[in-house]
Parts: sequence; structure tokens; C-alpha cells
Amino acid sequence: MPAEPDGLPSGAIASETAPGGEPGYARVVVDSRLPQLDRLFEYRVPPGMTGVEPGVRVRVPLRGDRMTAGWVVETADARAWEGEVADVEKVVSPVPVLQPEVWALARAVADRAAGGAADVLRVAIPGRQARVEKQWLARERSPLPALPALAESEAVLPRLVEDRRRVAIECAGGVAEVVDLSDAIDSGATNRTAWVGRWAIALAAIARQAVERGEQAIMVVPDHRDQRQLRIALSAAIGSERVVELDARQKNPERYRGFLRCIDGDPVAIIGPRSAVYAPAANLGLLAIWEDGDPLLSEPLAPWVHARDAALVRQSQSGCALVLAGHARSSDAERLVELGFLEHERLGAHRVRVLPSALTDDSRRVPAVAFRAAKEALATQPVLVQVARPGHAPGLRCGDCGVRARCTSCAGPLGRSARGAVPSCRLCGRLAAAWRCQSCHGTTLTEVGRGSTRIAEELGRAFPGVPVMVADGEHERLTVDAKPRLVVATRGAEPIADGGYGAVLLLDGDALLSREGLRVAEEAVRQWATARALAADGATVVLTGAGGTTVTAITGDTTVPFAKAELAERRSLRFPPAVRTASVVGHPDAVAEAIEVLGVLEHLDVLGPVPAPADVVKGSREGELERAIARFAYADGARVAGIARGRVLAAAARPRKPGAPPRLRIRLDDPEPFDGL
DNA sequence: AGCACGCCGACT
DNA sequence: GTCGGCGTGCTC
Repeated sequence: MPAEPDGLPSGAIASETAPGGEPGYARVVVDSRLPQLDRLFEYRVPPGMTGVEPGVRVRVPLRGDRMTAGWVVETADARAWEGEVADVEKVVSPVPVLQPEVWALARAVADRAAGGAADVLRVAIPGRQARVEKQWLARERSPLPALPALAESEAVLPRLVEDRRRVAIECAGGVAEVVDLSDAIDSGATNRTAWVGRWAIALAAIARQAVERGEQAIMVVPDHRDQRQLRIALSAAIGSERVVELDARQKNPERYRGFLRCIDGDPVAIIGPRSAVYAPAANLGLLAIWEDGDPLLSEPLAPWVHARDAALVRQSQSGCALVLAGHARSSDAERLVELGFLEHERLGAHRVRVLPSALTDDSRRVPAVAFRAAKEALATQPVLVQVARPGHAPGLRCGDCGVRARCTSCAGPLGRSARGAVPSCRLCGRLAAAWRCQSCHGTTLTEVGRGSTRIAEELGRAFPGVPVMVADGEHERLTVDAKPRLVVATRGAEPIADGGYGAVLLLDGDALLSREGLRVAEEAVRQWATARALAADGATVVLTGAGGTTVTAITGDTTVPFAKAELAERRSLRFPPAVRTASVVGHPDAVAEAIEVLGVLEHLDVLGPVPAPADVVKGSREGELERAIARFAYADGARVAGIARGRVLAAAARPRKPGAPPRLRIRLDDPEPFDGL
């Protein structure tokens, strides 16, 4: 058996209460951000109070009569705490929203990330909706209808769930038509069809393996666009009654309704964004992460855990099957493959041809080969044009002296959102109506670069009579029909075309690769692979402005060698994911102390400390704080997290001015410091 | 966090 | 004598 990716501590919920009768004491995790309060507190269950059970929400006094929200983790007849014990004030709701598995997961994830369990629970458990809860408590459990007939295309990765396999899947692209039953209940419509990525159909077939065994499947997707495709594919594969959505975009009641359905324990597929990895599934057969390389899977709240890491912890606790899938292999997944922890799998085959094309000169924005491919395809099919930036002109310069035009209030770059529009700041959005150059006082502006709308205009002129559509953050489009048209989309905003695109033009490869950052090349390959996957079988994909290993990653039929090369390079440089990192930010004294204590570990090195950028910790002044980065081996993860937690705890006890930033903040595996490398 | 407890310098 | 400074400790 291969080694675990790293050491993972565990926790457990228990009930020491004799069956029948009310427990005497409850041990509660309180909903607090303070590291000092990240442990269980014992309370007495006052005589006459009922419903104090593991998992329920309670209100408890903490420090005098101030009330705090919390969750009961365990109950007991005998007290374990020697000191004074206060009474549980009330049971907020009878629903056991904190399932034992989720408590163990939150505890282990928090320990691994050197954070608080309550911070994880805040992500894991949605806010209570009293009305929804009432409906749920009064529900009638009706048996689920029989599974739909098995489609022949579903014969993929046999016994994945049954054998509890752990696999990294590289999915080839392409789209396919499925019967869309996903909202038939709402619309009453029947026999509608929708086009979804073949990846969604493959994942749905895998989820079916779990459901057939009477188990639950959790499938985490980066955004609602992927979630929609997966919902449609799952509805066809297992029936819409077995699809539970946990979408942060949903209204709160909807979200809570989905959450409660998980608790029922029915064999369903649970789909949702990064927080869905914590869904209260008690009989989990499968945990899948789609596009595990997508930065959206990184939780932007303390303790900043990536859904992939939470999934690894959860898999080790539950022993379920594990899938990390994507159109491109992430360097993180590749590390786990090379470690022997994940099997390598590949689904489908590319049915497109990819042509690299150098940028010959900037005035000919669309290279001849791309132009030809588009023209040919537009006879019968839509064509996708992927661009790097939205709007008209992403940058502006002074027409007289050439200095970059900047916002007068925040110094962000000025751009133009539409032809002839008033320049506006791309950071804060402020309009710069009467712009005047700071250095030469000139008033004319020249445009730098091309955004989606400008490229759309230019292509519209180049292909007269062809409709042009823009899809970006402002103009959201999920789908387009099969009619010939040009679809200009920013990366990540590409609509799915019925039948697939006849050609895909990946413009702006240079702009994508010119940024600095550890993951720039990997992220570019991922975004190209995502767009390539939207092409119809037999289509031509043209990649412009890229060079080196990124080109062969996308012209070949697998991205695995690219991921291997990326990982090998990171190993030689000691960069993540070859190593783990601890970003230590705070008062110079506290940072120095933390580094000193961490320094006892053998395979740990420290970069810095250097003055921290002011925006790293909000509320801090420039130069006030320092930052150091410690790099360490996965095997030392538990020890580093323990030390980090100890230092943060010690620093929290030190007095500081009200409103001042924390004296010490330690983030494990923070990607931010490496963005600029 | 936020508050009480406690031990040293200037005050009516 | 005692009022109040904020370093230290604690929250069941």
C-alpha cells in the first residue's frame, strides 16, 4: 500500500450518554475565530432541557453571561472539566447539522492548516433557515424512483467506487448531447436536450457507481458553469431526484435545503463549489474534484484550505474512492501520482488538431492560419475566440510622452471598457473624465492592447455578415446554438456551443504567459485545455503567441509530460507543490521567534524575513510588518502546523492596540507569495 | 476579543 | 494612604 500523502491527525465525535434520558453534560465547539477558544468547552444540561444531542446548534454562555453560538460535539453523563460549569442556554435547533464525520474532518483539516476548527465549520455548515428546517422536519420520506436505464457510454473506469480506487483522471475534450431532465420538475418540459462536456458525462457515470451501491458521491466543481453541466449530465445518469446542489450562488434557503437533504443519507450525488467538500455525507462512496488545478478551489477564508487538500483528508478518514480530474493534469495531482498515491487514468481521446502559430507582427492580430481555420469553420459552425482580457482597451498611455495612464485615486491602470468610452480605472472602477498626464500634462491617450469587445469589433469587420457575440464577466453566456457565429470570450467565460465549435482560436498566448508567477504556465495550459475541450470533433484549434513547453502541452494528446516537467522543475527549485510552505507575517519580533522555533526542523529552510507588502494584512501600515516563508517537507506537516499554532497562540496572548493587525499570522500553503515569482 | 486581576508610580 | 497605569491570564 502506498504511503499517505502526509500525516493526518484525526478527531472523533462520541456520545457517552446512556441510551434514553437526557445527558448531564455537553461538550461544545464554540463559533469563534480566536485561536485560544479552539477547543471543546463543557456545559451542564440544565434539568428539563431536551434535545441536547451531538451535532445540534446551541447557545452557550462564554465568559460571564455573554452568549456564543456553538455546536454540540459530544454528550456525557459525567463531567470531565474540574472547574466551574455553566449551563447550556438553549438548543437553537434540533437538527444535527454537525455530523460526526464532518467534525472529524473539520478538526483534521484545521490541524493540518494550523487553523481553528470553527473556521472550517463556518464554511462547512450554512446558516440556519428556520422555515426550510421546519419543512424538512415535517417531510415525508418517499422512496427514490428506480435508476434510469444505463447508457452504453457509461462503461468507463470499471469498479472505481467498488474497489475504492484513488485516481487522477485526464479527460479528453469534446461535447455531447444529453437529455436535459435537470429542471423538468420546475418547467414541466420533457424531451429537451442540452450539450455538455464529455467530462461531465464521465463524472456522472462514475457517480452512478456510488449511487448503485447505495452510497453518496460528492463532486466539487470550481464554478456554477461547470456545476450546470454536471447537474444536467447527472440528471440523465441517475435522475434529477438524486442530484443535490450545494451552491453558494443559490439563495440561502435553497442552499440549506440541499444541505439538509445530504443529512438524510439517501444515495445521491452532491454537487457544489469548494465548500461542498465538507457536505454532511454519512455514507460516502466517492469524492471527486473537477479541475483540481483551478484557483477557485482555494478557499479565500481562514484557514485558507484548498478543496483538494480537504478532499485528501476526507478520503483518508472515510476510505472512499477519490477522483482528481481535469482537462489538464495539475502539478499537484501529478505529485500524488508519482508518489503512488493516485493511479493515472485517461478518459477519451482528442479528436481535434492543434496548430501553434507564432505572432509574426502585432498589426496582424489574427494570424493567417487562424483566419483560415475560422473562415472554413464559419461556413457551418460557430467559432470560439479566447482572449486574455475583457473590455475594449486593457491599457492606456499618454499620447505625448508614453507614460502609462493611472488612476488618480488608487494608481491602478486606466483602460477603456468600450470604444470611445470615458477611461476608467481597472482596479477601482473610478472614471477619469478629464485625464491629464502626471508627468507631461498631455491630454491625449493611446490605447494599449486589445480586449474582448475590441477584438470582437475587428473580427466583425474581418468577417462581414457573421454575427459576433462577446462573453466575459459582464456579458455572461452559458450556451450558444449551432449557427455560424464568432464567440469572443475571456478565459473561463467560454459558452458551450451546441455540437461544439468548428474552430477555436486561442489568441493572447503572449499576454497570458508574460505575467510573472510560479503557476503562470500551468494555469495557461489549463485554460487552453479548457477551451480546446469545447471544440467539435474534427475541429481545428489555433494557439497564438505561446512558446516552449506550453505549446507541446497543448498540441500533443496529453498534458501529463508537461505536468511532470513542471513538477520536476519545482522540485529542483524547492517550490510548491514539491514542498509545503508556511507564510509567516507579523511583528518583526513575533516573526523572528516563529522562525527560530521552526528552525529546529531539519529539512526546513526560511526565505526572509523581508518587509511585508502593506496589502498582505489589511489594516497594517507599509513597513510595519515583516514576512518570511518557510519551506518544509510534507512529512513534517504535522510538526510545522503544531509549532505554527503554538506561535500564533502565544502571539494572540500578547496585548495590542484595538484595531491593530494580529501580531502574527501563519498561513500554510499560501500561493500568494509565489504569484510574483 | 474583551475583561478582570494584580502589582508599581503620582495624587488628593 | 489610594487612584489608575496596562502587562498577564482566562473564557466551560
